[in-house]
Amino acid sequence: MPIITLPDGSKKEFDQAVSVMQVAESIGAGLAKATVAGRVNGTLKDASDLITEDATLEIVTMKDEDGIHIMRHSCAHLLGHALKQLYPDVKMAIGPVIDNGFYYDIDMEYKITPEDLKKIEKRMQELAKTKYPVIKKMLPRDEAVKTFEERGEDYKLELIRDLPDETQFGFYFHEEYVDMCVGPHVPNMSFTKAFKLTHVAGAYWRGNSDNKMLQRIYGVAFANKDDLKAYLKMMEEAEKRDHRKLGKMLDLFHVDEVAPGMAFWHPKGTTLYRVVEEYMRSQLVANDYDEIRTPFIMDRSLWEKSGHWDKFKENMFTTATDNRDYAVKPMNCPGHIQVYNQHLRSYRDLPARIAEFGTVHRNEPSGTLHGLMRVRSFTQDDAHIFCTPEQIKAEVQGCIDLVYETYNDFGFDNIAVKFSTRPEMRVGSDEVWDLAEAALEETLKDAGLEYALQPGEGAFYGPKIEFQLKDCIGRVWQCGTIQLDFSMTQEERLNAVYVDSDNEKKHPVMIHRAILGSLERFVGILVEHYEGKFPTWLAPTQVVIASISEVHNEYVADFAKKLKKHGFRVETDLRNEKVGFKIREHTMQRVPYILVVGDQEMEQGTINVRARGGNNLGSFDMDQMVKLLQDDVANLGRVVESPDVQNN
RNA sequence: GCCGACAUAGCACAAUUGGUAGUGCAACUGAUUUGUAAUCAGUAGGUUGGGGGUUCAAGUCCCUCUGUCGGCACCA
Repeated sequence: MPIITLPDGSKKEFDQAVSVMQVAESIGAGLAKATVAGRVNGTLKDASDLITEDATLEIVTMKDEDGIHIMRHSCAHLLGHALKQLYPDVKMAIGPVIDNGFYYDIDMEYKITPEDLKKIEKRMQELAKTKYPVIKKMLPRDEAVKTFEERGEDYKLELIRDLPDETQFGFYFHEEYVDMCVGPHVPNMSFTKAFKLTHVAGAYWRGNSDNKMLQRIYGVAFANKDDLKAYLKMMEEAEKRDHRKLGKMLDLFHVDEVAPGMAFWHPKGTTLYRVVEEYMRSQLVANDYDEIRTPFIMDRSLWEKSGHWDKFKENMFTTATDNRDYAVKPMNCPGHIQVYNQHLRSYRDLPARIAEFGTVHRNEPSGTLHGLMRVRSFTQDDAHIFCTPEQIKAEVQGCIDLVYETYNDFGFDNIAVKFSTRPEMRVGSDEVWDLAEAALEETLKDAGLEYALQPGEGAFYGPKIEFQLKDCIGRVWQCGTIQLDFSMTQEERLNAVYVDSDNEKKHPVMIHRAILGSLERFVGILVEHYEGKFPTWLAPTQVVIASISEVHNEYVADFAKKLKKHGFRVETDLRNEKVGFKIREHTMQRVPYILVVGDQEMEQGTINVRARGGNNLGSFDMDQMVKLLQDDVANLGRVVESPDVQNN
């Protein structure tokens, strides 16, 4: 005789075991209709699941994030249902929920085309329209196996085989289609009404590249049509921010067939890149780093000793002269140790913070290349901090602070933090890894940062903290990183030492850290973050001065010259065009300030200021204009109110 | 690297079943001297990513290489 306690505290008593749906019905027909599933004692259950004992129950509807999650999962089944009808020989693998939707991995000879997706989607809609009930059955192992054997579902059978201790399997019947799942799922298909199949791509069975490549069909699904529409609209808008598109439009860079995965920076892009680099250089000075430069190619033996040749060879470019083998540096650390080792260091010299805007080359697999985000040649704002074990925490903390200060200056506030531990391919003993992981994690905790653990994702020489930013469509990219390395400085590796206070030679700990990560990637993220509407600080062209007619040209050129002397990036537009035409062009080029000069301005000795976004700020004389720009530039990318309307 | 799609003028795109490679913007020339998101007219621009094949005929069909896009695997 279960007593069910509802979220409002009210209790309902039943004579016998009762399903979630029955409880909902006892409350009201409207709620029953809206019931997706139930949260019984905090655990999600199917609406058809029976509650046999006293329990708390929340009815999960589509107003609940969990309800939408469940619907998305059922939508994957609906995809299976439609697929099996259209392509009877398709074999179903797995179909989980992802952000905003779901996917299903399938195996079949025939390759699904984008046109097919429309057809499949249409069948899904037809099926969903009937609002057929979804029937759940728990099947014992032998029946589960039999069911899938009859249907030739080899992948499902493999999944069952991999759960040897399981005796009961949840089966969800969608009319003639059946899928295995822990659930819960929707009680009927009235809930799957706003979905869209988005694309099809390859994916390895079980995420292992040794396995067969399956076809993965991606879809998105929402509680209602408006949400779906809003999402699609948002994605459409997001794609306009794509740094590859804007890079072309704003003439920032290009990637050439002659050097796949390597950026050719155009003048405007170079300016942007340089401003970022110079900002970072000022941070190095402020934080007591010593900047160095090291060679691009170094003898192979160095890389053998450092462990790179063993663990990283696949990704390294090599080159050879008559009788010497070189490697193009894929990382800066060995070079930095060479510099460190040029002096005998005392414990008093530590920490030694050695920094380099180090350009590295890595032979990334062709399929991974992506604009500026994933390239084969990039420059890291890299540094290696050589310190004593006692200094680790303070140094790591210093790096964390620097990351946040820097990212805030660039206008980022949504930063994900990851902590990655020892990978399979690694150097150093387990004891050393224990030490390194503990030290990093402790500092993370002390810093009060929320972070996600990524087991096995560390660098081959040490664990790492990663700072991630998102691109315009939500793809996550690692930017900053802090890695703790006890191995590289050891005698059998690159043998860095210092003389401690007891006059003993010891090996320093090395902290690898990059704040921006790769300049290329960071600039790519900046382009997408600002949609090309850079804060004045970063904007390649900060000001364009446009003349209204030929008679104003000389005045404009003179004004521009003076502004340039104040250090601003100024262009003039003296073309024989209407001012509306000029404004349109520079607006599309996202120039922060367009200054217009006509008879009136010439008479008054001013210029008329139009801020990006269309605000006319009125007439400014030289001093006022310089002040406006100085204040704007001094603000860097921090989010404050500015006369420049960022989001027009 | 793997699966799939794609590659046409500087850029964005078009070209029925294989049958004379086009349009818009940009560029250039001229006219116009312009007041806050496109002045008008004219001119030029291409071995259709490279190579090979089928065919009377290939942008279109086939093979191959390169690159790009979307994922997957990888990601120091």
